[in-house]
Amino acid sequence: MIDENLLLNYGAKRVPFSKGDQLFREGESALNFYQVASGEIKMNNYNEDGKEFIQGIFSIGQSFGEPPLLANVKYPANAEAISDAEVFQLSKEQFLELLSSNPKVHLKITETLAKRLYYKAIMVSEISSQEPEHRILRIIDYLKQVDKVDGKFTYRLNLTRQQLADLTGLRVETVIRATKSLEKKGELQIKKRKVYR
Amino acid sequence: MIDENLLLNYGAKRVPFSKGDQLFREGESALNFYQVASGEIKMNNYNEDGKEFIQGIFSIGQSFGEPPLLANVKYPANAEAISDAEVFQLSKEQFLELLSSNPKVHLKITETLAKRLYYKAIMVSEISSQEPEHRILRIIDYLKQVDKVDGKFTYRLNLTRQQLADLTGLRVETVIRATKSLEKKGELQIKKRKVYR
DNA sequence: CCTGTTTTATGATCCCAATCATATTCTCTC
DNA sequence: GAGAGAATATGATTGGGATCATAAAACAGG
Repeated sequence: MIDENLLLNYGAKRVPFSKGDQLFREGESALNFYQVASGEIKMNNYNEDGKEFIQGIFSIGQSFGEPPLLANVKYPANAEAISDAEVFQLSKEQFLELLSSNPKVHLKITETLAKRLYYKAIMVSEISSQEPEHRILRIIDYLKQVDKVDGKFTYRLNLTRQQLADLTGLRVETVIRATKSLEKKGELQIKKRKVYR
Repeated sequence: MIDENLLLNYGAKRVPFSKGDQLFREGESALNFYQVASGEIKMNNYNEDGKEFIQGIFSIGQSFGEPPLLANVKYPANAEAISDAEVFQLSKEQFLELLSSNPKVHLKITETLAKRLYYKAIMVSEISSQEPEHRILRIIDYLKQVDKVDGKFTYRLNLTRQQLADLTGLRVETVIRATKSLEKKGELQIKKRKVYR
């Protein structure tokens, strides 16, 4: 998380989005740095037959979409507001200026990327070779970790089974049956409609 | 890729490993920065029933293992030499010193992480929701891209079907059948024993 | 409280990659 | 060029998640 005032000093704009709005689409050039000011943003892909895969869900204080900005490639996924939300938006030039003039911020960003890479590595191996129950527990761990902004939790982790399915690459029915089983074993707390832990 | 002499100036050691040697193991603390000087290193996981998953294969000029160093977490995977190899090894302190005193190098590292994150994102979505043939083609694309060091190819991409299986989370037999099919369709070149493209 | 929509639930069936078993081909070395 | 080990090949079977179909429960909001 980068300090709000610092962002504003470097020319950041605070941009509002309504639930369902798209911030950018897969394949577009990366033009901006984003950090969530309020609400929640998800990044996702759709494969050819329309099945969704959620790359991540970002809430207050979390930045997203930096990799393509820094790697000079197109966006690998879409970004969409899953609630009404506001984001700080910094142009690429402004962002690079911030990095070069503020080594501490640069290091923070590097650490953020490193952390995400760390969890993605775990996720890939889990998803590719584990059974549904493991995948679900891991994704939940992951979200708990990644939702930590500077050590403090910002999250709620109230996910629908559908979202859990889209995060793990499973099907809703499979997630429902797996979470049931996990709940029975006491390895997962569920609160009526949403998945906790 | 960081310039060899620069690394040496900051105290890097050139360390030799024999085929099969382990550089570090999953769960250990990250103490060093590594860049391949010669040969090839793989990073991998084993799940509970011994099935291997290869996170990546690194050859000359490529660095690996930085994320846990920067994120202050344990290694998420093992590193093992898959041929006789030499690596430049820099202690964490030396590495951080290099980053802080050399912004250009820092930016380069940030870009490298960003690029890897970009490809991991693609991989996760592919692996989680695509059929074997797609997964194989994508992994190959990925290796081709990631094997580029400063724009020029360093790679060979001669993978056994077993390695391809361990990279995609599939089984050897499945990879054999899928590559056969892809070769017939002309979407993949195979040269006797190894897989090209 | 009623109504419409979203989410959860559950049974039946299908399909394809995993698994098991075995054979063949390639490659390296002595 | 013979023998051993690795890698590729291929058929048969199985198993578990996907898919399909339908129902019930939870929630939102007038």
